[in-house]
Amino acid sequence: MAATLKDVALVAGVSIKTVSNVINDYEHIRAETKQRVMDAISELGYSPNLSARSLRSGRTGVIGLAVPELSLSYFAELADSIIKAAERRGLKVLIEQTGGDRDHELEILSSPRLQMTDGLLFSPLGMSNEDAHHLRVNFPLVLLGERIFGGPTDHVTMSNVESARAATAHLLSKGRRRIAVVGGHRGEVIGSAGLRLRGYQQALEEANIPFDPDLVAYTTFWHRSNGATSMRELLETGVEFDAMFGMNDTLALGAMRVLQEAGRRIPDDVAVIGFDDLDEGRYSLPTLSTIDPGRDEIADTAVRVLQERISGRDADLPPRELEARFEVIERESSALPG
Amino acid sequence: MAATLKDVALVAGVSIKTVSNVINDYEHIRAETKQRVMDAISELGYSPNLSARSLRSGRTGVIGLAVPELSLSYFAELADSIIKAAERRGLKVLIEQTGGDRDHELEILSSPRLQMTDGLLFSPLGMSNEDAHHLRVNFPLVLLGERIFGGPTDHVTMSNVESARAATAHLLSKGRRRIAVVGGHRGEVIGSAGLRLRGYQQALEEANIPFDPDLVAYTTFWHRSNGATSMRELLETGVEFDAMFGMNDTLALGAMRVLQEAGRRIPDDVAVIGFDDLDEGRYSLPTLSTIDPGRDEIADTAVRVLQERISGRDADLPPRELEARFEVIERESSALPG
DNA sequence: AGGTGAGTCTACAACGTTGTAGGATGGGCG
DNA sequence: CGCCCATCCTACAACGTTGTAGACTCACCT
Repeated sequence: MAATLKDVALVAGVSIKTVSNVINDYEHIRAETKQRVMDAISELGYSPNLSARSLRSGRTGVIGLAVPELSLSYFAELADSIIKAAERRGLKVLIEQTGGDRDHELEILSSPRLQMTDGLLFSPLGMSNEDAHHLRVNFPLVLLGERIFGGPTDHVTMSNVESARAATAHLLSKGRRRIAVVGGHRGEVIGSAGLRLRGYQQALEEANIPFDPDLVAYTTFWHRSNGATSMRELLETGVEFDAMFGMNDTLALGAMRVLQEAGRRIPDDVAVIGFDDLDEGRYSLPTLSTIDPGRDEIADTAVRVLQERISGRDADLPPRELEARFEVIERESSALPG
Repeated sequence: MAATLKDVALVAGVSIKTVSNVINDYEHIRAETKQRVMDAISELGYSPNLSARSLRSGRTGVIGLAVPELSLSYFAELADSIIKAAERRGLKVLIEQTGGDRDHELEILSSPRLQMTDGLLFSPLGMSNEDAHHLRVNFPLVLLGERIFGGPTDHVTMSNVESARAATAHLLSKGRRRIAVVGGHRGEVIGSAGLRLRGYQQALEEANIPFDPDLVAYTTFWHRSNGATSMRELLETGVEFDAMFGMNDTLALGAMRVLQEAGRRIPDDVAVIGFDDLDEGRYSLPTLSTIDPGRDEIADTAVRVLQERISGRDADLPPRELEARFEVIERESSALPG
């Protein structure tokens, strides 16, 4: 069916290897020969068989990306950024969804399913720090997210503690003192929830405000519905608060909706800030203040680091922890005279 | 590095081909031999080299999915559904982003970049019906979306006209008579915008209400910001309306936000319905009525049809047009006494 | 004149797999 | 008893590519 090197060689009247050399920009080829080969290539519409090439070279030019679910906006936007970053480096991306399920995540690490890829960008959700040893695999792996620290691989992450502290400080700077938090995970220390809670506490400490556990709402997931439910529960307890920190934008949006139903004005009665800088927060009512966690930088760094590991040039480098720069973005939900 | 058939054969004391036969469930193998081979496989942690296999077989087990952008929620959720559908059929998905750009779309069809895939699910945005001939390619291709009809390939789509008619009829059933539309594309006949506008007009006709061109707001894209801008323009013209049909949920949400800023109550002053059934509309304020376009069904059908074409069994079947079932979902934004 | 080296090209093997053809064994049947 | 066929296994070639080694030419230097 499709033309091969052999066909091109026949048409151009040269050896197979010469055609291969032309394709791979080998230096020492006469201009005339090169031209003949090029003509034959376009005449036959030849294009290299990537399976054969990757069998020979051991490289596929494809990287895997394992995320919980694309229907979670954060991961959709992350995947978007990563695909673009990969494209800039000549790589394709094969996406795998784990559903945030630990077993599914472990399976992806152990099983040979994700062959056809040169390496993996892995964003676990179900795994915890005790599973770190499972990351010791025999293929290039770059870890994303906040579930595991100090693992055996490169890790690209956001500054969770610092940025959560900045988010909280932002609310404090607006004169708020009773700041509710939505999205905690009970008993979690490491993980986005644990780290962001720590940042929240640090900010309170710096402002000499005692930490009130009643202000923390716990959820299992970080969907919109969890934000809504948590806020409903929080309101039922009758605890007072004049601000809210949503551990991600989706939670914040869900919670904001319930607050408004309950008649609280935002930001007047309750100032709100989220985390992630989703596009959605730009058009919510009110628009949502948030933390821009540096998604493009994360994507770009992750792909670059993975490609370096794939190339094998830095095989002996120890695992690196890389943090992206963040930024506080003030929008209507916290726009108050400072 | 990794174990090969040869290594396994050596350990098991059989020929390479016998190992291959075991792996491929060939019938005539003695139970004892089979066991020995299996033992050797797990001892060595052997797993087949997919590049070699696909070089031999011509199949990769990977399908391509080309969409405009994953940061558009609709496509993120579509990709989610498609990856799940593909997984059920033992296929992996490689995602390519076109940015909705016609040139980029044509490039994907013509260039050999997306080798390593057995076929392509293609959701164009920049191409139009005149580009249909570009779809005549020499690899299995299934078309998604509403940009091109009657092309040379299988096409899985939603019932745009019927469901837009149903959405409009829903607003009419609530007693509304002046229904604004947000998201029109000037001069478009085919394409989501054109088709949905036609459905809107059909519903009006059935209700004997004259079509008022002033009620149609045109946009170039279907982002949140376009919905917001369109609604702002609409309000400036001073045209009166008591309902709004957003051609997709994102537009509707953007527009809803502007309506509320302008002091219009939803649904009291303006009843709103969108299109797509994004998760987001479940937690907006108010929750957004919408059309569920049957995304899972679309994904499942598309993957199934593509796989059939890949298998080659139905090579001589003419191109099929397949439409998913839709459903009107009433939420708060249009909840009125019927 | 002979040797050296750069430039240009080719033959061959190898990557790991599976299809094809066929060899060896043993049971059933005429 | 000899033949045939099913069962079980193997050797070999092929998929399309690239690395290795080397052949050949020609200019240049000693």
